[in-house]
Amino acid sequence: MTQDAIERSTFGFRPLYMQVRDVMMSRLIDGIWKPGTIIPSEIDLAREMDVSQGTVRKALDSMTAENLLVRRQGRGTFVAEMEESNILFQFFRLESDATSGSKNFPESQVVSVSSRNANEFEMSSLKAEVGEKIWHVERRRLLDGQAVVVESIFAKESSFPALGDTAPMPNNLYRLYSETYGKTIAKADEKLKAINANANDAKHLNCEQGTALLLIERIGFGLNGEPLELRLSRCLTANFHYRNTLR
Amino acid sequence: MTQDAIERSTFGFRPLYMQVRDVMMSRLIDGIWKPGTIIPSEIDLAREMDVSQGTVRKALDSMTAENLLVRRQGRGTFVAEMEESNILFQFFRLESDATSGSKNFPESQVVSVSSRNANEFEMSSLKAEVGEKIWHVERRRLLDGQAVVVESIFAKESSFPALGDTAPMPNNLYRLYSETYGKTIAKADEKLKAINANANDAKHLNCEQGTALLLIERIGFGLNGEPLELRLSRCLTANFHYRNTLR
DNA sequence: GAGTGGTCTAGACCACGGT
DNA sequence: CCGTGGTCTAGACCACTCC
Repeated sequence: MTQDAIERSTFGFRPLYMQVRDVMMSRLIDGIWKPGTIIPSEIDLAREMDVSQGTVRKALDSMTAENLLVRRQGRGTFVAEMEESNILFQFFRLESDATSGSKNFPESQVVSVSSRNANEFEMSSLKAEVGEKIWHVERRRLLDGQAVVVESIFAKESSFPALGDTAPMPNNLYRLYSETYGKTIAKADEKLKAINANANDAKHLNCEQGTALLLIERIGFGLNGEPLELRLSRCLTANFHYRNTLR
Repeated sequence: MTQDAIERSTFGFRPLYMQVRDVMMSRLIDGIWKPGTIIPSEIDLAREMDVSQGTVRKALDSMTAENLLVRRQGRGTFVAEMEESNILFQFFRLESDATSGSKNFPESQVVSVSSRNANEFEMSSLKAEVGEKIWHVERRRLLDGQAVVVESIFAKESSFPALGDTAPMPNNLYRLYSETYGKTIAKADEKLKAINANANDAKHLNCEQGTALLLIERIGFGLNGEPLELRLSRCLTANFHYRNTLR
């Protein structure tokens, strides 16, 4: 970044470290810095952008706080990966009621993969156009060997071409999005409700119709804020719960 | 803080800004700095503790990130309060499905207040001794005029003496804990499940028995990490949902 | 204008991981 | 030993609020 590129008018004031952050964000979005790889050291970045090391540090810290980067003292700064171990605490919040239960990544069984025109709800959730094609993946997820979740996943074909041809469909879809399509889920908004199991739920989860289920409606957003995936998870919480921490 | 008070051995190394933070945390815990009041400026704190302003700033920033302090440019740094407007985004996550619905603080109707010996679950949740007396408050909460939540609240008498004599029982209990007892809820862990409504739920929530409800089991912790309150909320989510954001 | 928090810099030294 | 991120300092200037 040259001095000329730095805007400093009171009118559209944006702190220097935010401008540095913007540059680094665009490198993530454009795939110049790929998940799992190391990025240049603070000193190199400071030299390159003609800014002090402390300013680069502040930008790096803000991105680390959002789990976009991982810093390791003595080694360097790395782009965060969609690893099971990371994702387990970040995006997968179901865990066993048993205190002894170590957290495992859920096994997935794909029920169906199809494509059709977006309906109203999908259009508004994914910012899709009228008549736009949408992938629909249905799957069942098992935890500790028990069928626990029935899941419907929706994503635009334009975002993930040929997604439906992926075989086998991997367990960890977020990693597929990131590694194959260069689209990283950076944030997700969820709405939780309690619902009564229907016939399909009862069949897949091996429970009675009417059993209370936890419905999680999640929209996953990319690094640039674009909605990428809509996911409706129907969870049997007899032996499991959704954990959350409030501060 | 004098130079002598600073421990710097490699063995039990603790960064200076964390030591500064510890001092400031103890002032919150001891009630020397009360919610809503202003605390000394960065410069004054730095002088008093004999460290640089930047070190104080780092300690203040970490506490601001945890919603313990609020910083206002040009005015000063304040101790966070348990205000409705704050608490709505921090600790109350139920909101109307209607997009137009502005968020309101729920109205509460107390059903009963009693005291009895702690059972196993309450003992482990609240770190209570065998036979220790526990307050039990039952209440119903209304949102937009609809009965939405049936709530059981448990807290140790030793933590909140004469809590049961409070009349009227206020709508915002966390503020009562903070203002009357000097015990601020700084963090809460939640476990969410879906359950089927029982006869009591059906009566209070005006729904059928068996209707799916969202059960929220929350433990609220004080500034020093001590568990202060156990709360079991049974929520009718036909027209409402629990919102969450994952990063 | 005085005082607060917010940004930015330059430089020093420490802790950690690998060579 | 070197290079990395982590801590700490001192000082400058900017943006905001209130008097």
